[in-house]
Amino acid sequence: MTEKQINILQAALELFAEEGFKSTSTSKVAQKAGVSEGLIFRHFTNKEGLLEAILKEGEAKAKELFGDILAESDPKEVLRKTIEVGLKLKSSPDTYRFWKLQFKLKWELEYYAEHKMQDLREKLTDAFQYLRYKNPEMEANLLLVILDGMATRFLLQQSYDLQFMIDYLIQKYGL
Amino acid sequence: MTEKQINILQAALELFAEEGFKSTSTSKVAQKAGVSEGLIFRHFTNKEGLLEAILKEGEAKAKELFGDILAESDPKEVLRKTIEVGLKLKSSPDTYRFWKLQFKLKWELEYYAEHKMQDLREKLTDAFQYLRYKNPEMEANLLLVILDGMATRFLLQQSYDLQFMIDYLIQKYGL
Amino acid sequence: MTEKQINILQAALELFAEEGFKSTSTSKVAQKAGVSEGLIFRHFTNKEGLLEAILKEGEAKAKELFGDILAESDPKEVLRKTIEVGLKLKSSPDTYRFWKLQFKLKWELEYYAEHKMQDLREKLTDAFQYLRYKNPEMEANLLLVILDGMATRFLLQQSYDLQFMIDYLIQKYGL
Amino acid sequence: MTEKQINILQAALELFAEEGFKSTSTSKVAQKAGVSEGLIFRHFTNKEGLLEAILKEGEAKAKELFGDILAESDPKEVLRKTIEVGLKLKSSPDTYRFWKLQFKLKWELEYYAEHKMQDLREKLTDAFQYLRYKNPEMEANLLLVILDGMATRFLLQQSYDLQFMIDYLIQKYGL
DNA sequence: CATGAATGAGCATTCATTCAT
DNA sequence: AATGAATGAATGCTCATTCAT
Repeated sequence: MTEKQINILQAALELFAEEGFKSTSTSKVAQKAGVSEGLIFRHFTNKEGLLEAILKEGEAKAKELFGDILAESDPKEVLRKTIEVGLKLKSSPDTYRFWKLQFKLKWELEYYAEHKMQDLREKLTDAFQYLRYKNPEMEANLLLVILDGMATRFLLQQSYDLQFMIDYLIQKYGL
Repeated sequence: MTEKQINILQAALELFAEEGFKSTSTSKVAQKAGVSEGLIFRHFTNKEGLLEAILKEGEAKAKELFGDILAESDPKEVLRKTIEVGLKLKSSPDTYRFWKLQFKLKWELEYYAEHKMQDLREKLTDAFQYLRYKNPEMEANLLLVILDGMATRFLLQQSYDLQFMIDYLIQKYGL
Repeated sequence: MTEKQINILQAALELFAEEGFKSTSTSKVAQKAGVSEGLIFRHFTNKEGLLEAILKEGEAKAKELFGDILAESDPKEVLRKTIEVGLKLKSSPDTYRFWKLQFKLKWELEYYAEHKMQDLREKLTDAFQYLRYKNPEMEANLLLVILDGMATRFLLQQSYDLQFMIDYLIQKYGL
Repeated sequence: MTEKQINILQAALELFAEEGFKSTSTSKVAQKAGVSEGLIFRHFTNKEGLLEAILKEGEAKAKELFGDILAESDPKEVLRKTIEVGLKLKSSPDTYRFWKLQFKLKWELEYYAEHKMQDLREKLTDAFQYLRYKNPEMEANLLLVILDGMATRFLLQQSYDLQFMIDYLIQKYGL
C-alpha cells in the first residue's frame, strides 16, 4: 500500500466516522487526504469499495478487541474483560473512530451483524453457566445489550463516564 | 393544518425513518405526499424545518410513552412500566417510525437529548432508592442503558424477541 | 412545451446531429440552449430521454417524408417520388439535422430500424410488380439500398450533387 | 513490432469497431490487450495515434480488397469483382472489423475518404464505357452507391443476405 | 520496454431551494 | 394555498494523459 492509499483510508475513516458515510463526499475525502479525487476510484473502485477497505482494515481491530476475551478460560475473567472491553475504545483515536463508524453504519445502512457477536455470546453463555446462573443464555444477551448501550453513550457523548459504570458492573457481577 | 401539510409530514416521517434524513430528498417526500416540491418549502421553510415539525409533532408521542411512568406512584410499577415501555413501539406504525427516526438522528446528527431522559432517570432513581438498592442512581443509569440497547436491537431487527427479554428483566428485578 | 424545452430540443438536435450523441455532453446542450443543465433532466429525465424526445418529434418529419409516397397510387409516381425523396432533406436545416442524426445513430447505437422501411418496401414492390419487373422484391430492395447510399453521401458531403444522381435515376427507371 | 504492440492494435481494432472510437476508453483497450495503460501512450502517443496506426495497418487490407479489381483487364470481370467485393468482408473477422470501423468512423469523425475510391471509380467508368453504357461516369457512381448501401446493411445486420443481392446484381448487369 | 501511481478536466445526474403564476 | 419551471452547486465516477521507476 502506497502512502497515498493510506492517507485516503485514514481521511475516509475520520470523515465517515464523524460525518457519516453518505454525507461524506469523495471529494472531501480526497481533499483531506491531499490527493486527487480520481485516485480514490483507481484504488478502491467505488465509494463503497473504500468503505469496505476501511471495514476490512478494522476487522483486525475487532479481533484485537475480542480475541483476548475469547482466549480467556477463567469464567469470571471472561465477564470482567467483557465488561471492560469498552475501555479499549479509548486506546487510540483510530480504534475509537472505527467503532464509531461501525455504530453509525448500523443505523445508516441498517445492517445488523448479529453473527459477528455469536462467538462472544457463546463464550458469555458458557461463563454464566459455569457460574451457575439460572438462565445463562439470557444473561449473556442482557450483558451484550448493556455493552451496546454503554458503547452508544460513550461514542455519542465524550463526557460519558465509562469507568464509573464499568466499576459498578464489575461489583454488581461480583468479579 | 391542511390535509396536504399532514400528507407531507406523514410521508417525511416514513421516509426519514426508513432511509435517513440526509438520504431522503425533498423531491421523494413531495412525490410520496402527492404534493409539489415547492409546497414543502412554503410550509416548512427548509428541509430542516420539516424535520423539526416532525420532531415537534412526535413530542406528544414521547410524552405518551413516558407520561404514564412518571405519573405512577408505586415504585415496582414504575420499574415494570419502564421495562415494558418498548412494547409500546409496537402499538402503531407511526410510533415505531418516530422512534426509529429518533435513534437514527442520534447517530446521523449526533445530538444526544440527554435532558429529555432526566425526568425518567430521577423517577427511576427514586424507585430504586425506595426499593433499598444500594446505588439507586447507578441502577437507574443501568436500566436506561438496558432500555436503549433493547430498543436498538428491536428497531434494527424486526425479528428480535422483545417480549422474551422483557419477561426476563421483570423476573430478574423481582417485579 | 415551454420555450426552454424547445430550446433544449433544438440545441440537442443540432449538437447530436453534428457531434454525435455520446460525444455531446449535456452541459454543452444546456449551454447552447441557454439553460441550466439541471433543467434537461427535469424535463427529459435522462440524456437518453432527451434523445427519445428528439426522435419522437422527428417521427412526424419521417411521416411527412414518406407519407406522400405511400399515398400515391400511380406506380411510376411512386418510384419517382421515392427517388426524389432525398431532395426533401434540403427543405429545412432541421429536417437535414434530423436525418443526419438518424444515420449517425444507426452506426453509433447499431440499431437498424428495418421495420420502419417495411411499408415503403412493400409499396415499391407493388409498383415494380405493376410495371412488370421480373423480380419486384429485389428491385425494391435495390432501390432502397441506392437511396441509403445517396443519403449517406449527401449527409456526409455537402458538396455532393444529389440532383444530378436523381435525374440520372429518373431517366434510368424511365419515369 | 513487439507482441504487446500487436495485442494493443488487435484489442483496439475489436473495441473501436464494436463500440466506436470515442466510446472506447484507453483503459478498456489496455485491459483487453493485457497491457498497462501507459504502454499505449508510449507506443502510439495518443488515442488518435492508436487509431491512425490501426488505419495504416488496414490500408494493406484495403488494397488487398481492391487491388485485384484494379489489376483486372476484362471490363465484365471488373464489374463482377466489384459487385462481389463485399463477400470478402466475410473472409476474416479482422477484415470485417476493419471495414466496420471504417464505416463507423465515416459517421463518427465525418471524414469522407472520397479520394480513396477515385481509382476504383475510374476503373469502373472505363469498364462501363467499354461496355457502351451511355453515361459511364454516372453508372460508376451508381454502382459505388449501391456497394456502399449493401456494405452498410451487411455490417449492421449480420442476418442480411449479401449473396442474394450480389447474385441479383450480377444477373442485372448481365455478367 | 513496461508498469502502475497519479492527476485534472469533464461527465451525467441529483438536490435543496427560489420564484413567477 | 399550490404548482411547476428553473437554477447552481455538488456528487460519484470516467477518461486521456503524464511520469517516476
